[in-house]
Amino acid sequence: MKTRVENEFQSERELFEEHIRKSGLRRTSQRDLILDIFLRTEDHLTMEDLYWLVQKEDPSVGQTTVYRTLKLLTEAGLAREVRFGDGKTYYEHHYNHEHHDHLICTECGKVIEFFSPEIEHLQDLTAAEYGFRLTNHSLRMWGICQDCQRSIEEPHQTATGAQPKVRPRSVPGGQF
Amino acid sequence: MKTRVENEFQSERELFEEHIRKSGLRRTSQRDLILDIFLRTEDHLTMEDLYWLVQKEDPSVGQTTVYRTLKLLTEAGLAREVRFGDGKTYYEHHYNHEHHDHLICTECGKVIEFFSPEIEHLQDLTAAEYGFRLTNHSLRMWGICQDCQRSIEEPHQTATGAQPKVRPRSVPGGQF
DNA sequence: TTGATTGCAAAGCATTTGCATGCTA
DNA sequence: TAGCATGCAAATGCTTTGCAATCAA
Repeated sequence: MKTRVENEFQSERELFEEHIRKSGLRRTSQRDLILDIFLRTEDHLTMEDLYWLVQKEDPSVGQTTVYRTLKLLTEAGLAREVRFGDGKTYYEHHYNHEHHDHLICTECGKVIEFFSPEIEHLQDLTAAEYGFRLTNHSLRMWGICQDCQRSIEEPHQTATGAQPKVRPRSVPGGQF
Repeated sequence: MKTRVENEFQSERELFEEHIRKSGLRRTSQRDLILDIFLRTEDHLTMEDLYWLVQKEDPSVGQTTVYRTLKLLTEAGLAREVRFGDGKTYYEHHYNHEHHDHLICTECGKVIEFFSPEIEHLQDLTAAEYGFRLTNHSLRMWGICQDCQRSIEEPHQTATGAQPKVRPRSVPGGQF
């Protein structure tokens, strides 16, 4: 009998395999490893984040492969690209994760995911008004989170003292 | 008596001058020229677009100055940075232009500006829900415009046959 | 006169591409 | 075996920075 862990991301792996097969691509140990590490990391990851995690398990994997595999995961519908304004591309789980938008703290870099059916609905209405057939959309809101409002002099750090994922960067008028 | 054209962007110029003065900066002919050309171009401009327009009137101005001046205009509240997904930064008028969001056609690159008070309101509510003090936000929706839906085989070109400003680029999962 | 500004070239940074080698199907 | 995948290095594209010369206040 298979353990929980072995089964956990079975559907994702199958989806990936199917995408590989249908596109006439090849399954490789690097792709398997990168997918596995991506799946078990519930967070917003840059190529570099993922690269270092992969390095720990197989130092022979190159950055290019991580870049290319993240693109592949995106095409397969397993990952989604997001940008928070620090110039980097982040990837988040997409499969079986319902669509959501992001609130980004410009002080500590914290990212909150939220979902508003009302906003989604209004977006559809607006698109229809202009005759657009929507393929996707992105709503990001920047501001100062509750913790950082309390201590503006001393920006909020995570409980563990870990560095924030998204390095805040001054966002002048600000749209990144 | 001053002509219409001479007066048209007087408030913008004054705002710029005030920003320059308050920041201990200096007024230069390059900055004046770049501001003028920016103001009289009602469109989404990249640094390069603006650079070439400036070149026509003064070939001695360098790209770096255009970059730096666009940053300056943004800080002064005259310009706003936007990204539509083709990897470039666009600048649009900000002063006296009420906030709006963008609909981008991924076929022909057309950009439509829209404003939805209802969406804005819901954004504020959502931010409040998470205790965020919002500083800014960005909503972009990608899809296929009416014209391009009619002729998918032959993507819509502008009436003048001009190239679209935003060069469409495949947006896989797509968030740029 | 002083220090901000400019233009050039060089550097940065994230990402992509060319190519010889390696490996899946 | 064919041709996709990999890893390296080099190239790319946009943007920023260092610096000597120039110019506004």
